[in-house]
Amino acid sequence: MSNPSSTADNILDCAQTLIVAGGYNGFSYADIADVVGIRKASIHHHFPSKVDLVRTLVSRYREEAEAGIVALEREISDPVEQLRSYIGYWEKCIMDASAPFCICALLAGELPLLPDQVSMQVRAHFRSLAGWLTSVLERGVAQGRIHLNAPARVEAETFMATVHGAMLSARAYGDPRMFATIATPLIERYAARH
Amino acid sequence: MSNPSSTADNILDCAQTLIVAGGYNGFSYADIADVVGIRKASIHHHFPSKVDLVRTLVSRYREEAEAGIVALEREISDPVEQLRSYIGYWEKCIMDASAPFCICALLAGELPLLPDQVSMQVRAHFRSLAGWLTSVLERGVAQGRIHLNAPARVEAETFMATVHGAMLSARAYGDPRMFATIATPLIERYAARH
DNA sequence: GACTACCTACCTATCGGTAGATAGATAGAG
DNA sequence: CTCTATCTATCTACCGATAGGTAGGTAGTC
Repeated sequence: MSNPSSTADNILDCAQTLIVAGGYNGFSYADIADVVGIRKASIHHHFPSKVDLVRTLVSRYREEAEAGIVALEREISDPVEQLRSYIGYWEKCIMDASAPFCICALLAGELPLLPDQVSMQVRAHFRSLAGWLTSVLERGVAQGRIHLNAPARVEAETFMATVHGAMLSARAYGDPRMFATIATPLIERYAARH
Repeated sequence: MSNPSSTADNILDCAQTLIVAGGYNGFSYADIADVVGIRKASIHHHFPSKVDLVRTLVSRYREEAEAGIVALEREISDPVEQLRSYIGYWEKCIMDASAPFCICALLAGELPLLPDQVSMQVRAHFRSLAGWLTSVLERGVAQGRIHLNAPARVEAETFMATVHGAMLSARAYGDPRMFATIATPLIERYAARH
């Protein structure tokens, strides 16, 4: 009764875990084969090359992220609460170590070495995430719930950069709580009157 | 008349450039040999193993960073100007592409895969940088030049995380100006009255 | 003569990837 | 219903290239 395409999904899931741990050059087909329980050659049947695998992986990741944002927009209307929910999502992922890093943020570090097909997806993720954050901040300003000191686009880029840096610090310190320590006050700042 | 130890330095310089481009697993002894113009085996004469090489590299990097901060403390007394100088340093490095990423920030992404000797140095860099930033902010507060909304330590960690995230964004967008766009307003925020 | 810095030549392990076989499911054609 | 052809997913066995690393030699220098 297992899903006929579950092996491909298992491979992607495994590759994602491995990539979160150490980036594009930090894992091999052999690593995946060991975890999934099939032979190296069988992975090539599902994903002819490593580029195919990672491109598919990042593409799936982006689709899930977009879907997550759509759901968040549907369920929460207040812009400040949307940001809180976004931060809360990552806080949970990092605290339970289920996905303690955004793969696009991690891959961005290796960008000069990435295959074009992958780097394009990484750039696209940055653009779309920054775009969404900008729209949330603009809506918050329009509703009088958010007060900014810089253009919404700049504030959005700063917000995103700080979130990515917070992931880095949580990892560097070996302390998952560091993420929330940095990220949570970010939102309160927008609520403060100036 | 060349410095007898210049080859070792050349190797370190080259390795640093390569590591900035793609992290620990993104370069090889063969890459260094090609650039420096010696054979692979000769690198092993100076640095017996890759771990030795990168440990030495990060150690040198940290010493230079500490020395830079000492010089900065000596030349500039105003805390706000110290932060401006720190950001300005990185802005220059990123704009002229001479060193467009902090190697410790980059290595932090791969931390779970790094040899212990390297990961310890990376952690130490994060601690000492955050420590210095905390002291700058505290001094600024004591002098009435800086106003904070959170404890100095938290503000310092946020500052550092945002700077690292700004490096990531500049790389992801392929636009070195993105660094200053994000990092420069950071300092102005401390000057704002609340 | 010891030491330093480099070399050639080589090692084993692993990398991403390929070739060809096999077993099982499926689907038409008679 | 059965025979045959095809497809899918996996396997074993292998490829050339490259990884980090070693052994042993050589030319120059203190």
